[in-house]
Amino acid sequence: MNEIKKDNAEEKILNAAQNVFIKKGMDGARMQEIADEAGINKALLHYYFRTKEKLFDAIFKKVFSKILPNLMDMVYSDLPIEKKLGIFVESYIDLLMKNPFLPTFILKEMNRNPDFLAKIIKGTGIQPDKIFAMFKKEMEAGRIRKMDPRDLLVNILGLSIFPIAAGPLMTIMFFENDKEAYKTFIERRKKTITEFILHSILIK
Amino acid sequence: MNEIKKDNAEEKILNAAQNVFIKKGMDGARMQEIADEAGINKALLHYYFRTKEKLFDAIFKKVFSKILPNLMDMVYSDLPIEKKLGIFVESYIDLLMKNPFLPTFILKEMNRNPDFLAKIIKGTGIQPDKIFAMFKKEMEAGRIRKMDPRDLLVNILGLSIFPIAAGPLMTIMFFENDKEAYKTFIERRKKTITEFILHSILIK
DNA sequence: AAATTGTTTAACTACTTGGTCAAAATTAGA
DNA sequence: TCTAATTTTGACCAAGTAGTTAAACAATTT
Repeated sequence: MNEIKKDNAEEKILNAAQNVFIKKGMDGARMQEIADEAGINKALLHYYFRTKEKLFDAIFKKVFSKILPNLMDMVYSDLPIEKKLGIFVESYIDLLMKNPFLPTFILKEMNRNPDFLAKIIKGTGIQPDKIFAMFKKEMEAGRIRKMDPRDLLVNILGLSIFPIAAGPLMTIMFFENDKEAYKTFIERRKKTITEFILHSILIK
Repeated sequence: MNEIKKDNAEEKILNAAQNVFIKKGMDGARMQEIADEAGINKALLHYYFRTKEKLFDAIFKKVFSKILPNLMDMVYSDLPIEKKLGIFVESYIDLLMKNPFLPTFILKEMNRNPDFLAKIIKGTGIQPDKIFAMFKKEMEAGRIRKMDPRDLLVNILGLSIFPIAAGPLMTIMFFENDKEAYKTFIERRKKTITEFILHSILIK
């Protein structure tokens, strides 16, 4: 069962590396910690992924593909804009709440190495133009207010991502360190973000 | 001139440390690099700030106080909400564009050490309650739509901060790596963010 | 001007870290 | 079963790291 065992080891490494890297970042992560979390020897890490950088790149690529995902679903669906937006925001917040360190990880590491980011973006199937085109269509049909579609996209992402990236700050400042209260707040935001955006852009 | 020289050295260290820490974070920063950038010996760092952690804490405190600043100005001014918001967003984006690594730095490090963050927040003069009270007053006066004031505050911050934290991503995805085009876009956002929010909350 | 105090440095240390290597253990193929 | 390839490991290494120390230098005090 060479095949299965190999996959197991490699998968264990990838899982462990993802956990550690996302939490501590490239600089804060330790190969020993990743090995420990994977339950293997440190030398085995270097057997599968020759260097820390190569392992990190693999993780970043994998993780980055997660964070700009169902955006494209909005393009290829026939639902009205209100529904599209609602579905996207809801599923996106769900994803982020399951991986609360993910936004900070991506933001930090994309600043550390923008060139690598560029490579990856080419690789993902993200076509901002198609999203913009979809927005423009809504504007020309008079359903939403005319504006730079890039602004609209960034606003949607910022409203969704920021409150999770700034989780610790909000938990302390708004909820006296009550983490459950914070979670409830974010849960409610699935609806309020959409409302906030729609109030701003919908033409009644 | 003991006084002046001491101040100079300490100030040079603080400046250098701020530059390096903001760019590389606690884990990525090197004491040697800070010493080099300050133009002094590494041992002198430890003479003024005994450990890396103490130096980092001093920087984080200093820098964090910058990032939640003129928020309170909104509370103590008599301008109409439209003006308050416009002035805040404009000056805030100015601040962030002058220090584009600042948002990511704060976000990353607040996740690394939330306890220390809590201590600092007590120290700053930020009174979220007063901001919320100001929002509520506008709501009760029927000038803006009723909503959770925490949502409103987070939305303002998210719309302002996120596009700068995600600068590299946007520069690549929206502007084919044209950094000037990105800057122009952000410059324009000073206005469009305010418009976007006001369209959402103002009752006409 | 001598002594005391505060500042700065070069050299050093103890330890951590990513990475290597040769040998052991496991698996696959004949 | 015997052999060859693959996978896993413990021990090791060189480079880099935060932090120390003792001595040189500068400033202040007496």
